[in-house]
Amino acid sequence: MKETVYLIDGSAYIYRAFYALAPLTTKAGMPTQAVFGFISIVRRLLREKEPRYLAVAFDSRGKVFRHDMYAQYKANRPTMPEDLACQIPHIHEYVEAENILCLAQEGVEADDLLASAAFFLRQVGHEVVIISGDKDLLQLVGDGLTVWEPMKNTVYDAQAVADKYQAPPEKLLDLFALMGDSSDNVPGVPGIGPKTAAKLISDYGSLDGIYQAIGTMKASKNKERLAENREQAFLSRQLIRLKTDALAPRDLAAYARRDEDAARLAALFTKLEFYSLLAEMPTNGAASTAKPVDTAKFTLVQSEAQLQAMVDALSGEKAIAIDTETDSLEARSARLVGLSFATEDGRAWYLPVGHKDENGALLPGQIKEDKVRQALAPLLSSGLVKIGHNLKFDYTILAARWQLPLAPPLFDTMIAAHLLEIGERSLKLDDLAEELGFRLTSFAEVTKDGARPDAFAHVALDAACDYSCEDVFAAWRLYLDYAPKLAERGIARLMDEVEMPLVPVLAAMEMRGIRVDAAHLRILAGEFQDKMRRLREEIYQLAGRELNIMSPKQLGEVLFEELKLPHGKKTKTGYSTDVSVLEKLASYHPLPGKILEYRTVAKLLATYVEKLAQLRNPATGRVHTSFNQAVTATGRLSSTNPNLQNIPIRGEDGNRIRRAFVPAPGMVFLSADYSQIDLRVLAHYSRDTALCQAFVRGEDIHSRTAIEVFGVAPLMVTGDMRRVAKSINFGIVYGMSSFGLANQLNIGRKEAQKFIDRYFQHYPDVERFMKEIAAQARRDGFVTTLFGRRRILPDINSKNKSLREFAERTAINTPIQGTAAEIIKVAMVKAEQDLAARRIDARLLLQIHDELVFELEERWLDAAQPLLKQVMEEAVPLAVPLTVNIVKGDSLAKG
DNA sequence: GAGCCCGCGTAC
DNA sequence: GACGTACGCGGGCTCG
Repeated sequence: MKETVYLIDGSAYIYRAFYALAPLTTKAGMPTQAVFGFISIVRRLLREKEPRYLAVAFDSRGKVFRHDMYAQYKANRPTMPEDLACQIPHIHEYVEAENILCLAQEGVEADDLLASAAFFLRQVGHEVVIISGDKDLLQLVGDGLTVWEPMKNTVYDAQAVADKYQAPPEKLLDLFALMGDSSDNVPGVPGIGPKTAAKLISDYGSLDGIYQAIGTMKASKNKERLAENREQAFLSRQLIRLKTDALAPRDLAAYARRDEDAARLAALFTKLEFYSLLAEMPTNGAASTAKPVDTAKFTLVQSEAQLQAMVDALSGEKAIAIDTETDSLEARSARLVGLSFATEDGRAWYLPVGHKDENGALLPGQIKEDKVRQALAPLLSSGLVKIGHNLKFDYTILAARWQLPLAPPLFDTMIAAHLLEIGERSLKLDDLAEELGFRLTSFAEVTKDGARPDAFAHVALDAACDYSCEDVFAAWRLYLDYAPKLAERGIARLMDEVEMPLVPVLAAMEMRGIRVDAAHLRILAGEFQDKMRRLREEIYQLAGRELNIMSPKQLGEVLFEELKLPHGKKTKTGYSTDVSVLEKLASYHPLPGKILEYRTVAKLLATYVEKLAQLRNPATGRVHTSFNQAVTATGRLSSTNPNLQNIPIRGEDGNRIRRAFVPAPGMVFLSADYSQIDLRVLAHYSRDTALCQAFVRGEDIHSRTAIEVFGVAPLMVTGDMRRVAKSINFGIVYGMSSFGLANQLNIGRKEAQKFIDRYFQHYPDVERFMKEIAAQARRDGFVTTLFGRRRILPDINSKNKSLREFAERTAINTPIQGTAAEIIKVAMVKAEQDLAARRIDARLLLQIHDELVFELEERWLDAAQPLLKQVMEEAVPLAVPLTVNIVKGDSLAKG
């Protein structure tokens, strides 16, 4: 019987915990952080992997056999600090109480014990997982042996080692011999680093190969280095090579996990004051009341008859929960591994479709894709409610690769939790389920291999069934809890008519992606790099020395200490060097201006040019963002990977980046943006006569504000007046104070206050609205949007003035921003519906808060343009008209 | 040595 | 301290 044995590199984790963790002591001052760190690692292993066989290895004290080979071995290591040494006995006491096999031998290091144990166990056919963060152990990786680094949650198999070092595990010994290891004082060949070493090993096969071929190498610095350090290289290899004949038990039984000595553990934890660990102990009351899920009603579907029975059972329901298991978290490239379904009564089914053996061949007992699709299509396209957690993911998997789009109605429990502001810890299914009292098996537990993304394809069918059914069962439970709560709060319509219909729209937008011109990006990259080089030289000249321009800290030293320029505001960590400060300094000295220029270019290059080139799919030329519906506090969407909602627009270079976004050949972009949607929502809420009238009359709102604030005739409004008025209008939406406006406009506070007074004089109901909404927030503790989304404001009655004022500004801004977000969401759903109904092939690609970008063939322009304008303007009727500007473009550039 | 916070800057 | 909502970069400190 093949078993998996877990071998822990004890000494390594003791050191790491000691140096890494914040100092921890008992009340009496006894240091304990190394013990705590070590115990954490062991308990994580016990919890996540539930090992049946394990051992922990420790270094011997004092000299080891390597010192006889090389007196300088580890000579750079200081002796163990007293604060650590005094913790060692407690660690051994813990291992004994936990009843884990302890490997130790005089004159031998932990690595050698691990290697030896692994060697014996592998000989008789068992699997070995070594828990360590030490790279030297990676030389052992191979068939049946992996290294798990729990801190990084990384599993090293042969492939992962090859990826990291550009060399297979069996070559690592030679590779490290060349590189040396400064932490162990292993010399290697000085001047040869990881890159060169990997190249040499791949060119010549091995250390011996390199030195056999050294005569024929052409003259180079590396050749000299190799020739001069031949002995050192071979000595290094000897030092790094691990023993395989150290004293470790050869029979599996010795490694078996035995019951812990609970009383002794409790005594130890008490002595060390580890109360959190004490609380986790079963005898001391469970840490969580959450209970595991009953798996009795879970069915593994392996025959067509079972599949049909499942479909029949599900078809009779009003709502079903769905979950997909895949080999990747990247929905667009993920392959389906299995599907699970659940019904209200707690029954659940797991339908494996893509489980594989070690060689990557499909496991038997899985129904063919065609049959699965045939059986599921009627179910998934029917009108029953499909419940799921983060349904956009499942939707994408099923629609993109299986042509099985989920028909509405949908119910996404993640979005529901977000709307309900549930999810103390996170919106993850496990965490939400735990809040309802269900403890789910974690992904790491079921895969025993959290780092490999395709791990689920290699999970045994019965384990996968339990895991997946638990998840889908949990989604059902969340639905049962959340759906009535949404109704109680009056946001069932927001959920059902706005957020849920948006899910397939966002999935489609993500799948479509947007084309970016790689050649254009390359040109920009080249130019920006040149510009940075030039600026960098000038900056060093002006500063009188070299510095890291991207470091605000170093910048502060140069500007304010060396050049003694007047410093403005300070940040928590030093002088502020932000744009407003540097702009003011620019009149004293040429340096600040250059720094600003450098920063702008560096930002554009790293954040946009390089990032887009990197994320562009070379096969299609398109980048695919993720739109997240459950992130923001106001109900806006957010965009990540890349963020396509903050592509530069100001400045010539910004526009040049926008030019990299192009439609597919033969197509054009259509960009439709709401004009002043925030201020129109404000007009709607406040019903302010002057503000509403301005919009009804179709006036330029900034000019109108300028007329009123400056008290001039319409024809007398200058560009500067309009700019000031525009700032006031924006400021109002954000709940700005006179101080903020003064800062923004670089004017005095009194003057700013005068503007604000004039503003409220003309728009008195805006002021009334702001006061009312703040009062309402104080009374209720929350504010709401037009569709009823709620935002709780915990600090609204705080005694801390700045917290309270912040909450007040949020109270003003959230209904405005949130309502605008709802309007455009409604418009997105309607736009997709109406375009489809009218058979107009215009594809929504992006949403940028008040703007929608479509891609379409030119011939559709005439039909699409008026339709979209109408849909967007009429999406939600307000007390003032909504106006949409639509422009055609052959890139995202404006103007 | 990775993860995280900070300062900064981009969008609406 | 002082203008709302996001995301993400590089630097640099902290922590695992």
